[in-house]
Amino acid sequence: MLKRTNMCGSLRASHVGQTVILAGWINTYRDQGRGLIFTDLRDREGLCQVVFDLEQAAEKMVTLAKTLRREYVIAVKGTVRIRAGGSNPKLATGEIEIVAEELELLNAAEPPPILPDEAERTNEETRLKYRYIDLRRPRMQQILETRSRVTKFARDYFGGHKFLEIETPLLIKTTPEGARDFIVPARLHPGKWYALPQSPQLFKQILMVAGCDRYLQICKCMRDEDPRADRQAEFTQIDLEMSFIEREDVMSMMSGFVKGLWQELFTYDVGTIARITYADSMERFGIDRPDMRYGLETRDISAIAAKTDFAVFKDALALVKTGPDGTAATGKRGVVKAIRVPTPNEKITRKILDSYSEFAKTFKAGGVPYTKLGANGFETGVAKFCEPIRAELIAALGLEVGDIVLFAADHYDIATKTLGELRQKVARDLQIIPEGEWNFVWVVDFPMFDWDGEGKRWVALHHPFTSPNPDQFDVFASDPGACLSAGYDLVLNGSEIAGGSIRIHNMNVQETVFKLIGLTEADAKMKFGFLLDALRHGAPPHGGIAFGLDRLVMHIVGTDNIRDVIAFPKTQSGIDLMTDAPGPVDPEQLVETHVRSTVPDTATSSTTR
RNA sequence: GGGGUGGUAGCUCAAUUGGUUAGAGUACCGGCUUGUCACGCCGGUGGUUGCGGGUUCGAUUCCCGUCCGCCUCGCCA
Repeated sequence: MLKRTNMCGSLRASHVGQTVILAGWINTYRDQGRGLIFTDLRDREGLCQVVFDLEQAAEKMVTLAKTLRREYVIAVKGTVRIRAGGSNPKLATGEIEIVAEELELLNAAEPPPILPDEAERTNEETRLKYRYIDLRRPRMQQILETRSRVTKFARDYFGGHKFLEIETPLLIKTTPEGARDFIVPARLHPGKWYALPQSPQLFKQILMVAGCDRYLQICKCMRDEDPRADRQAEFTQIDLEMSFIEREDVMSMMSGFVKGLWQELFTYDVGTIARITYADSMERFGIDRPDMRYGLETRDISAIAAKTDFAVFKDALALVKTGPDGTAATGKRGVVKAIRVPTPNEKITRKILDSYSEFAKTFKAGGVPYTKLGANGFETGVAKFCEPIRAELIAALGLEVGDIVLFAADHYDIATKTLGELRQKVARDLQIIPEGEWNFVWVVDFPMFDWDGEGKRWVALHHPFTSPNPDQFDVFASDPGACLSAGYDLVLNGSEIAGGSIRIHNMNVQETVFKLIGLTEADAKMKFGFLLDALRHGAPPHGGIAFGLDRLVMHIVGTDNIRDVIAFPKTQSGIDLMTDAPGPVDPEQLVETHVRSTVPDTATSSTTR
């Protein structure tokens, strides 16, 4: 076999005169007639034109070259020379070509169902089925390489800060709370089950108790929940934990990582990463992962709205979600919130404004009343209700003539979320989201708990191992709803790329949290006994964070599709179209693992796909 | 579990109100072509219109069911 000496994409004019051996796939094939054939040979690093010329080479080779087709795998020996027919500026190697002297057909290929050239506009279903061809595309190769550079940088950076890479088990005990677990039957223990980890959370905490001091793992996490464009049941985290630290220590270590990574990949200075409290973020952006690249902030105008006769406002303000003592006093009242939309351009048409109500309904809101401020007062939509509070609205929202005001009036949660989502939609419609800007922000001071009115219990906002902030220990048991946690999220352009917290290292505090979220002492002992035991045996103060690697890479390579950054992703229904997993198992495997399906035999149904 | 949207040649798409033999580009096959680079020119093969049922003289088109892709709500501590 001809042994490769160079990569296709690496050849330049400086190589002219050298005899090289290339190996790769036939990207394109241009037969100019008897004795002159061009092919573009492709490997991981790019394309290189190879010319078979009867005047320069044996007829036998040119005859073989005539049989070449797209995606055939060949090795070719030849001399690098400046292109006789002029250079091709579209190719990095466009100045040169290889004159073939020896050709070896390593493998023929069937006509490919998709061509790497055209995969960009090919149905994703087909791309996923023939993933090995899809991955041959330069774009996909570039993404895989970038992903590799990110994980290498993480290992270098954290390794340099004395983090140890330690593996944790994949077959673990099921955890209550949180996402739905994937479960695995335990053959040696009839009727018992392992769960696949949603994250190594408890193990990394135990590693801190074990004195490992600083932990790093780039690990798969599995959550059996419905996927989204930026979410997959099986995903990867850069998982980290540190001992003898406070919130500031973790945040500065992680800021350093992000700064270094952006320096490495983009030669870009991230600068000082801003901070915002959860409360501010919800108030101003209606979401806990604010995109601060543009304005359109939301304002609570409940006090002003109360002065109108508008039934939608009045009804919303009368809504009450009762609190833990069953009264309105501790609960959340309905609100009226508004966004000022300046319209320097005419992107927001009447039709679009009306579509916002439909959009709002997906978040269970009634609709989106709106009005426009004209030279002589409010003009359209709910203008007549807004007129009496004109001066106050103008002052509260900083309105100018020509502005549109969008309202959401509902339960606090619904109104806030609706306007938070609407804000992002409006920004897209107005096309005011700046391209190429990296807006990092730390979100801090999350509430410890949220009151679940239906379950009549407190729910941990982050997870139940998150510590209250140091100044919150006296309020946390007496007034859980007011307690702020030592959690922190890192947000990039409105997307959460990392989340973590200082953990509870005191057994009593941990037991209190379990009690608050409705775990009985017996339950806590059965489900988290090992953690409570560990906390009893000398747990250092510790905390950590986990970066969502997939999402991080999505931002870096500029895609909004998580499947683009995963070599072998699954579809929205959790199917791997290449391997056709999940699939049936041999009945014997079920017997061995003591499992019997409750699904009726569906062999008769037509399930061709 | 809910909502939206899509499925026609290997691939990307078209097909009028339900009407004759379901078309085009590309890929593929054959021929021609000595400087192309999305090479070009000529010819050709290629279809269970996702699957199943129904309405109809007649269904890619209308109806019902179902499978699959994508987006999304719920969910994702």
